[in-house]
Amino acid sequence: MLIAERGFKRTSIDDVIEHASLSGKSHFYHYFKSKDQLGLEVLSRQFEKFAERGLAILREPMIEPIERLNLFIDSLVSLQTERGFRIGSPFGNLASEMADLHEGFRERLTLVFERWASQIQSLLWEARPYLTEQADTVRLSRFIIATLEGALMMSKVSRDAEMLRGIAADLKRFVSMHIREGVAA
Amino acid sequence: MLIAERGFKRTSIDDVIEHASLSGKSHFYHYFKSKDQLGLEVLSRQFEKFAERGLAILREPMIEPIERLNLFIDSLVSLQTERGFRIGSPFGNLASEMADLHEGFRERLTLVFERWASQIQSLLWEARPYLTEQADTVRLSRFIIATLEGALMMSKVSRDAEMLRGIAADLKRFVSMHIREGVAA
DNA sequence: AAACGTATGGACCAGATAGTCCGAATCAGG
DNA sequence: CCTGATTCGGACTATCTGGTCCATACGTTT
Repeated sequence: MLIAERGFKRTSIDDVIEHASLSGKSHFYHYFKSKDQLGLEVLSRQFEKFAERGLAILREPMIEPIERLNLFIDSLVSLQTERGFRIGSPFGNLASEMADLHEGFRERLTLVFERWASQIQSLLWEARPYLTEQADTVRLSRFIIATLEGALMMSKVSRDAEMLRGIAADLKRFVSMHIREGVAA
Repeated sequence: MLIAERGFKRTSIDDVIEHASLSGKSHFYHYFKSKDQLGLEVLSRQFEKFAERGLAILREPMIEPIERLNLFIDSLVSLQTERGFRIGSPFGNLASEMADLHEGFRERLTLVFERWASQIQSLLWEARPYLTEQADTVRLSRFIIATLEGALMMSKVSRDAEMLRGIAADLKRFVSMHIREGVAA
């Protein structure tokens, strides 16, 4: 979507109308109550698309859970690399922009991150037999997301593929720190 | 500064004039060539302030380097907590907002992150005797910054102090992973 | 085919915003 | 006290924004 790339504020309703080949303002306001409503909708849409495609790999039943997590991290890295580092995270951009714009946005964003985290949590829960007892799935999932978000943001700024790959690799190492001795990843 | 809190786009020149008690538009345009120029200036100012106060602890000569790093992480956590999670990172907000607005902004932001990273690198370099051989100071410094940025962004969205503390604690654990056996942090 | 309700096009409005411009005030030196 | 230059104040312009409104096209039912 346009908004994901260019930001919410910087995308005018006229832009949206042109891009979506709507016939006019009233056509737009037929679908959306206001621009804010559009923002919420886009956010939800964005997450659903992400949950469908991006997060799908986390649920892949034929692959070992930890391996799945690594693949997921890799997939984010290659997505960002392919797209020339223009996107950052699907939500990170919108998050820092919209969070203080509107209480409703903030709540929705919280929800989005929570749902993402819970996907990782259930993966980690599944991987429990391989993990050490100290491993806290909730904390670990949040850590993973935060690092990924930060890495994507920074790679968007610096456009440095090496940096992104390095952080991703270190993140995997951090996760593997929680794997029991004698268990292959 | 105003812009750091409210964002660049959402702060009008009139806002700046009022807030800085300037006499009028021409007064503003006497100091700055354009609004973009102001943005660059603010960014530099912001980093200098951060380097002076926030990063100062990293250079504190009387404290063990790794201990300093932990204190620095703690200081970011408490700053964000004190301010009610409204700020996020000093740069993260501006970064994702301004990076694709203007090539000049992007370059300046890259510089800012690099300078921050190099401060952490020299700290890690100093701590070399305590670290394992595999520890790569450049990569580690980037990882630390990315995780902090992501954590600050997410805590700004969720306003969850617990989450921020958890990520910070895990980050310290990750750093301590690179400390040689038998060396107290 | 008439009548009616709904979708549509796009002109229009009010408010905001970056940036310009010119007249007035201030202050220097003679 | 006058003159000239520099700074200051804020009115003004052009443009863009989200949002409204109404007349018309269309389709459906009778």
